[in-house]
Amino acid sequence: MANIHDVARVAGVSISTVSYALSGKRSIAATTRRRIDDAVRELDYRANAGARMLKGSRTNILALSAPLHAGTDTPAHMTFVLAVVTAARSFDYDVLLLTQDEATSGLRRVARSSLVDGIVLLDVSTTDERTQLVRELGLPASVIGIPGDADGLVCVDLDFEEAAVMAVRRLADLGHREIGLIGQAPAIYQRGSNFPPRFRDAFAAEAERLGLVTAFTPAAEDSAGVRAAVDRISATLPGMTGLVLHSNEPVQSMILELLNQRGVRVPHDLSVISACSSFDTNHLNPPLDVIPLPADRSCTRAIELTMAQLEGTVDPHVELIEPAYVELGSTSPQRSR
Amino acid sequence: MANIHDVARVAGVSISTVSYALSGKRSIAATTRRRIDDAVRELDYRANAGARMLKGSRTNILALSAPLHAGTDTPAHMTFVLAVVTAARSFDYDVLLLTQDEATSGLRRVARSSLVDGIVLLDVSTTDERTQLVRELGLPASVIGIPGDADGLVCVDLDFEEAAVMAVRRLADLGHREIGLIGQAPAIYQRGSNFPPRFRDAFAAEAERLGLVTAFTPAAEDSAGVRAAVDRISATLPGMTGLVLHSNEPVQSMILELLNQRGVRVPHDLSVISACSSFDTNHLNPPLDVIPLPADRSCTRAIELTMAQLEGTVDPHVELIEPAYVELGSTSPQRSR
DNA sequence: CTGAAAGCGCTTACAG
DNA sequence: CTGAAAGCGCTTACAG
Repeated sequence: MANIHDVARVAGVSISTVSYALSGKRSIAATTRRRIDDAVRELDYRANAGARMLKGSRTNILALSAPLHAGTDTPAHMTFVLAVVTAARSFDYDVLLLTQDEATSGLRRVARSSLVDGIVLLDVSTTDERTQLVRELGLPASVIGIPGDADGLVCVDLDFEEAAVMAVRRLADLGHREIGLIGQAPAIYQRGSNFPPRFRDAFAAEAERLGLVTAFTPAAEDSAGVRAAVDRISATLPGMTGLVLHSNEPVQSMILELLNQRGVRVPHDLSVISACSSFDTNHLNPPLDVIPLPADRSCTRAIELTMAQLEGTVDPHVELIEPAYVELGSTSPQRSR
Repeated sequence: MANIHDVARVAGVSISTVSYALSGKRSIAATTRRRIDDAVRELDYRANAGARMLKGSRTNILALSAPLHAGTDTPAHMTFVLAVVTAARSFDYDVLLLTQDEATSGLRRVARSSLVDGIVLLDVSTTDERTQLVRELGLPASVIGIPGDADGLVCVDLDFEEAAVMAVRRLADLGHREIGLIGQAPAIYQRGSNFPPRFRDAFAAEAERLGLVTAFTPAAEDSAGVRAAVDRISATLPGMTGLVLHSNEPVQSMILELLNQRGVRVPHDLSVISACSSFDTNHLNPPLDVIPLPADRSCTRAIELTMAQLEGTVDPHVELIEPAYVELGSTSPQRSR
C-alpha cells in the first residue's frame, strides 16, 4: 500500500506538503496541488487510518450501541441503525456496531482504547446501565430515546407526548367524542421501554382535558392478540368513532383487515390515525393518516450533537423533535350516528 | 488516558515488558506479571487502538457490507448482521457497518486506508458490483450467499438445493404425491437474489425425479397477495396434500390463518413445511416443521474463513452448509382421501 | 508557499 | 526473564 512518502516522492514535494494538501489546512500553490493530486490518483493513496488516529487524536469512528431486545420492532430498529450510519457518514465518520452481548463491556472497551470518538445509544430503556457508563466514560455521546434519568446526557427523541396530543386534537377537532388507542404488546409496557407509556399517558391526559371519552388496550402481535385487542376496545367503547394505532406495521395491517371484515369503513365509520410509525402508511389498505416517527431526523440530530460535543461543549439536555401530521384520508368529521 | 509508559512506571518495568505481558507473546515472571496486572487495573489501561493498528499491521476491525434492499426481509437481515458481529467478537474483532449508499465506495475507502483487515459481504445478488471490487482489493473477504460469478471468492451459504430436496423427500416419504411450494414475493425472483430460484428449481427437479406432481407460486407480502397465492395453488393442484413455504414470518403466519379459516387442518388435511426460515416456527399456529436458515452457522463460518485468510492462504471456494430437518408435528402420512 | 523534524503509543526484533 | 531502541505513517508546530 502506498504511503505518504511515496506520494511525496512522486509529486516531488515533502510529506508535510502532501499532508497539508490533503487536509486543506494551509494553502498550496496550484501547480504543487496538481502534482500531488496526480500522485495520489496514480498511487491510489489514502492516509493510513491507524496513523491518523494515533497522531491526529481523532479516529473518525463512532460506536453505535444497538441492542435488539425481544419484542423490539426489528424493521424500525434497522431504520434507526441505517439512519445513524448515513448521518455519521455525512460527517466523514464510520460506525462500529456494538450489540446486546457487549452492551457495557463493548462500550468500555472501544472507549478506553480510543477506538471511537463518540457514542450513540439506541433503544434505551427507563433504567439502562449504558447511561451510567456513558456518563463515566466522559466521551461525547448522544442517546436516542429518553432514559429515566437523563441527567448529564444529551438525548434526542420524537416528542411522543406532543404526538399523542396532536392525534387527540385531530380527532377532537373533527368532532369525535369517543376515541380509542391500541398500543404495543403488553410486554413492552412492562419492559421499561419509555416511549409507549409516554404516548399512552399523554393521550389519556389530553383527551381528558378536552372532555373526551377514551379507552386503551395493548395488542399482542399475533392475529389472535390483535383480534382480542379490537374486541376489547369495541366492547369498552361501543360508541368509538376515532381510533389511534401505536403499533408496528403487521399489527396495523391486521387491524385494518379485521375492521374491513367486520364492515367498519375507514374513515366513514371510524377515523383512524397511525401514530409514531416508521413505515410508509401509504402501503396500508386504506392508507392511514400518520404522525411519522422520523428516524432520519432523530439520528441526524443525534450525530450533529455528537459532532458538536467533539468541537466544544454542548450542555447536557433533552431535545424533542416536533411531530408532524400527514393527511392520507383516513380521518373525517364525525357523522351523526 | 493512561498509556503504556504510565503502566510501565507504576509497575516498575519497561514498556516492552508491559507489551509482552499483555500480549502473552513471551513468558513473564509471576511477580512481574502481577505488578503489571495491578497497574493496568489501577489505571484502567487499554492499548491505544490507533497505535496498535499502525505498529501491529492488524486493525482487528472487519467491514460488514450489509445493503438493505427493498423487499429484503428485515428481521432475517438483522439476524445475519448480529450473527456476524457476534462471531467477529469471538475472534476479538469489531465490525464496521457499511450500507447501501456506499456499497463500493465505502469498501474501497476502508480497505485503502487500512481501516479493516477483512470484509464480509451480506445479501449478494447474482450480479453484484461488490464481488468484483472485493477481488480487486485483495483483502481477506467472505461472501454470505452465492453470486453468479463466485470465481476467486470465498462464499458461504445454506445449501438451498439440498434443503429443497430434503423438503420434497420428507413429503414423498410420507406418501404425498401432489405437493405445492409458496415462495417469496414475485419481485424477489426478478431482482437477482439468487437463493429463491435455487430453492424453487431444486424443488421442482427433485419432485420430478420422484414422480410427484407440483405447483409453485410466489406470494406478495400483503394479505391480498397471500390469499391470491393460496387460491392460485389450490386451483392448480386441487389434490395437494403437502405444502412447502419459503417465505417470511408474516406471510407464513397469514397462510396458516387462511388455511385454518378454510377448515384445512394441519397436518391432518395438509402437511406443511417451513423452509429456510430464520425465525422460530414454534411461535406459529400450529408450529411448523422447519428446515432452518442457520444465520449463526453461516456467519460463524464466514468469520472463521476470513480469519483463516488472514493467517495463511485459503483457496477461493464455495462452502455449502448442510440443512437440517426439525420436526414440530406439522407433517403426517397421507391419508386416503 | 514549503520543508525538516518531533512525536503520537504502541510492537517487536535485537541484545543480554 | 527483561530492557533499550527502532520504526509503523501520519499531523502539526516551528522555521524560513
